[in-house]
Amino acid sequence: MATIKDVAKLAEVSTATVSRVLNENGYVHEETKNRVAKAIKQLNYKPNDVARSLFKGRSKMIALFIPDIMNPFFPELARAVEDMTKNHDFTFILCNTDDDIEKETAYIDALQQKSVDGLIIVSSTLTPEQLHHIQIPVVALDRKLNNGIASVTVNNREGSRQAVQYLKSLGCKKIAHVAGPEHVDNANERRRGYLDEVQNEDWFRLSLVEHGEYHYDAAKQATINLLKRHPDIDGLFVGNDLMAVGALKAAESLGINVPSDLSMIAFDGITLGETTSPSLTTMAQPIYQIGAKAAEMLIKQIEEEDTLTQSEEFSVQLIKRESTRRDEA
Amino acid sequence: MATIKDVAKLAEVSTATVSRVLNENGYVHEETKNRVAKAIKQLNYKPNDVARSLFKGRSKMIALFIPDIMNPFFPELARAVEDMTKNHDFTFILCNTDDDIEKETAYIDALQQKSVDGLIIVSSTLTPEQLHHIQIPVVALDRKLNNGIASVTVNNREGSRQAVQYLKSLGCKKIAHVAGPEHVDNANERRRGYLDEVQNEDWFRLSLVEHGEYHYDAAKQATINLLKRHPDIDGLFVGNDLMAVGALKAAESLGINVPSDLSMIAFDGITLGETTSPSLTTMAQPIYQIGAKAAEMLIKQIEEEDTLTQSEEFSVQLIKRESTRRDEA
DNA sequence: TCATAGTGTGTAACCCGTTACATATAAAAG
DNA sequence: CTTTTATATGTAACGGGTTACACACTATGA
Repeated sequence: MATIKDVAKLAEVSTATVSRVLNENGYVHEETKNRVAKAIKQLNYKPNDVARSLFKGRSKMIALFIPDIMNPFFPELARAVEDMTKNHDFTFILCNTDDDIEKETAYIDALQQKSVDGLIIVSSTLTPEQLHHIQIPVVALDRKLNNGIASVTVNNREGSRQAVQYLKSLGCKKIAHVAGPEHVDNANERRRGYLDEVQNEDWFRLSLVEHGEYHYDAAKQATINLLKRHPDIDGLFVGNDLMAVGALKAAESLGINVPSDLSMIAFDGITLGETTSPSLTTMAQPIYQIGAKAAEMLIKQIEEEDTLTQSEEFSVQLIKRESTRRDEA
Repeated sequence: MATIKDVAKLAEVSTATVSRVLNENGYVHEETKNRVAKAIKQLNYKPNDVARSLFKGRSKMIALFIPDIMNPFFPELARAVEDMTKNHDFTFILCNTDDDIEKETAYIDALQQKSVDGLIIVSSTLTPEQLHHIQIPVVALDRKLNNGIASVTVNNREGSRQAVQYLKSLGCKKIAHVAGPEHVDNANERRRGYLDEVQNEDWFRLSLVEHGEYHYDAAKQATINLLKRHPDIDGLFVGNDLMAVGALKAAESLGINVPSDLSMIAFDGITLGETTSPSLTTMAQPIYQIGAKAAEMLIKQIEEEDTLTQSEEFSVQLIKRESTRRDEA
């Protein structure tokens, strides 16, 4: 690999001049510039980013922490972040945390040792104490981390209310909820939105809520429990699309037809929801947009020093598909 | 951030001695070692990986190139690679290439400038010329790149034969194939495996093969075309699971029941295939294992210099689920 | 007792860029 | 004609580690 010295020698200038040509700063005579450019091309010289990083204390790298790449929501998010980071000439590092504090902490240390410039974090487990160890810009995505930290989220509670309202508008008389994990704030928000709409109904029981842990298997089991416990459920609000796939399977296994016996609505709007049979009615997040926005905010924080911690909340949108009855009241 | 100089000063030794303690090489008196260790702890010192990388020309980073993170096969693969790289203290970089040569080339350049230690590549587009520009260890995954380059793949052709044989054993009399893209070698291998089994049957027509591009939508359309063109198809071998989800949807839209009217078998064994209705019978790749193996081979190439280009081929395994009839002949 | 091997530690060069500072010339301003 | 200012380029320090080499001391063996 050619170094800047080789270029300098070939172009008969100092390395400082080559550096000026590379970075387009300082004064360089047009003729000199051409000589240097020619030498660069001739040697196929590419500057060594590691040396640059060492001097600048910056690496042009950004990391995204996600709990689980196997949940299709996160690849969609990751894709948005990656696209945006690439547009700004950053390199993208993906970290699976399994919502495990130790993994998160290990990653934070390792990445800071590499002078990574910033982190986008989807986490429900990081404590304020851990966050305090982070010396670089951070944006929380999908789940809020802390009031001091910028975040990009959606209106989970309001969106969930709308979901339940929609089931009601279809004539559902008894609506259950498969909730996400209790330690995840957006799962709680969604549960609250559900409760806002149903807690004053005379048919409401706390036993209409089961936890599905944001996992396919757990949600399937939770749905089976619900449907066995309350055979007269005719509406189901599932905390995310992935769990809804499990819920569909559960209904099928019990011989319950969706949507004619049971209307089901979920949350997230992942592509997977279009491919199930029946396809999923859902409150869709603008997944690509929120990922892109988070990346954009992070890069702004990195490139400008004015750390105005502003947060962004997007709205979800009802997408009507086959898992809910069509006969709107 | 504390540097090695701060530690040296506090422990009253030279930076060389601190370095020796850190790397556990060279001679250091036990007592000195303790003093240094104490200073490191006291300052919460973490060595700067960028400085290390600059000197060593190594970064302890590995990149994985995948065509499309939205195809669930690749997150599963990525997960395996990431786990393995983490086990060996490497940092994991994920690159979506969209099977686009320009993106691939841009990534290759950018990563080499960062002294990334090695690449694991899933690609059908990289040319020998591009590969020649890569100065670091490479392992091809899922698709072969070149004879000079180590690869980890599965027995696509033989596995496809087994798939078709299984359909035959169930009594299928006319078997069609939804193939992957023509420029992807494993798609061609799978098509060949299909042809091996059917080309001498008197019912065989070339029009029983349609291309689904390894995409949900394209595969759905391809299946509709097939089923309309040949209403008497009673067996379908789909080139991967993702396309099979589209094929299921297509059959459903035409009122064709799977498996009673049509037995369907696919390829890959992604988790998604368990969640569909009916669930997918498939030739399962050991996805996690092949990802892990590729990472292992790459790390071995990085850490030892004996570049024996060996390749590994895994076997796929038939997993019987609901999309094929149970009444085995 | 002296050569030799093993132990312990420091000095300084090196990895490859970037940039503060110094120097020099030419052009514009006073 | 002198002082500024803009242009052009080089020297050398710096970022934070690693390690070749030099030097000093101790223990071992002949």
